[in-house]
Amino acid sequence: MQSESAKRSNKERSDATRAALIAAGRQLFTERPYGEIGTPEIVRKAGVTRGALYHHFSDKQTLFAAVVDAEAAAVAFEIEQSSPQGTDPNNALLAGGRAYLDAMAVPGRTRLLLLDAPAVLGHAEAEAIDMCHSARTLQEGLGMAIEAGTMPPLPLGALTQIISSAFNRAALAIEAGGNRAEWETVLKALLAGLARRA
Amino acid sequence: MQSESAKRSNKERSDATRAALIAAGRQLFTERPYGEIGTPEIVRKAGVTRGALYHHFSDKQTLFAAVVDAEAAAVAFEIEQSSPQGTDPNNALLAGGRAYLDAMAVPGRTRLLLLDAPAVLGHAEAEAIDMCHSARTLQEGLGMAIEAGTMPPLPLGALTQIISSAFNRAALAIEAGGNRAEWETVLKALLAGLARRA
DNA sequence: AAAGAAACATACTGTCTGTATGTAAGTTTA
DNA sequence: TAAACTTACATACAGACAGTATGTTTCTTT
Repeated sequence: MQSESAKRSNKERSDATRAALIAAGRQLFTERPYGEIGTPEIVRKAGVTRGALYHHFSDKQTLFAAVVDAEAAAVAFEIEQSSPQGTDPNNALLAGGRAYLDAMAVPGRTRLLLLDAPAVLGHAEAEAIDMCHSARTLQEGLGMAIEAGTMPPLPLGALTQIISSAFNRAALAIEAGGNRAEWETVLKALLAGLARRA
Repeated sequence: MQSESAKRSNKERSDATRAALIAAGRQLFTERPYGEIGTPEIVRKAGVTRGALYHHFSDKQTLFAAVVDAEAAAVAFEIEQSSPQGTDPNNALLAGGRAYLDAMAVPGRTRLLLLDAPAVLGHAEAEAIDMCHSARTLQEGLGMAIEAGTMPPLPLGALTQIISSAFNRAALAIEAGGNRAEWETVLKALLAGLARRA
């Protein structure tokens, strides 16, 4: 029982400080944009020094990428939590979409995931991160809908991204004060229209 | 005939340096992301000093906003140039969409207009700039299609933004090496699906 | 022609990022 | 188990940048 904080293995130390840095980054980068958060503020909140940061991450961008990945994972987790099992593919898509809008209503998430991440990391990397989480779920759902015949056989990658971007725009607009019911109407029409025929 | 560079009125001087700064900014901000371009490099390319920049613009962001506005105007202009008159609303939308993808194929434009602008200026301001140019044209076209009955009466603002974001994503994907024909297939299906019924 | 204002140019300050170097704690090896 | 080694930090430093304050030149007004 050498617990407490007496003796920690290197792995324990590393994991703890990495986690502290990512947690601090998540807090700060959801509060204010990337350019307004300096590494001194991050390490202060994490309770470590800049030396620790640059030991674990090659630069500020790399820490930011880890933060984005963690936040995207949280969004995907929240969606899966509130996803009913065993409905037909089209209803599952709609339910997932609503859960996505709910998850993105957490303050600061839209800016972090939809504005800062693509700008700082580049479109390709931001999309890759997304495809490890919620976009992957969406693409699987669409693939199942195509297999089931309720959706015409369009190019899956492009289809996924277009629908994803529609929901992204909706999340941004709702955060900016837009009428969510109106947006859901248009999103529903979009999905219904795509489902009908190519 | 006091032309040349002998005597210039204040307005001429101001307009010239403003134009030089915006032109330099357009070049640089299409080459590299916002954070990698410093004001010293901008003024060097414009042939002025940092004093001139901060005399005409309150800060770097404000100059960037002017650059984004100019680039967005150029995109809208290129679309209008290649737009055939007097076709039916739905074909006009498709033609406009293709012209948009052509215009956005200019190197660096997608990053500047679709990644950096929303991140640096915020989603609201970036969208406002867009609505002064190509998005306005799109919204008018959609409005006409609704009036003509070839498009169901969905909320016009949300409909415009969703279609706009679909084309934006396509432009980003194509710049990243995506298959344009594939993307046009999906975009066509999206428009056709929306056109049918709500 | 004098007074004022506009359009710059120069100098300065505070802050940030990334790196280089120093130190303490843990791990391996003889 | 003690020395050699590596990992995980902490501190100090260098270059660059954004924004501001102040000085100077060029036009404009009176």
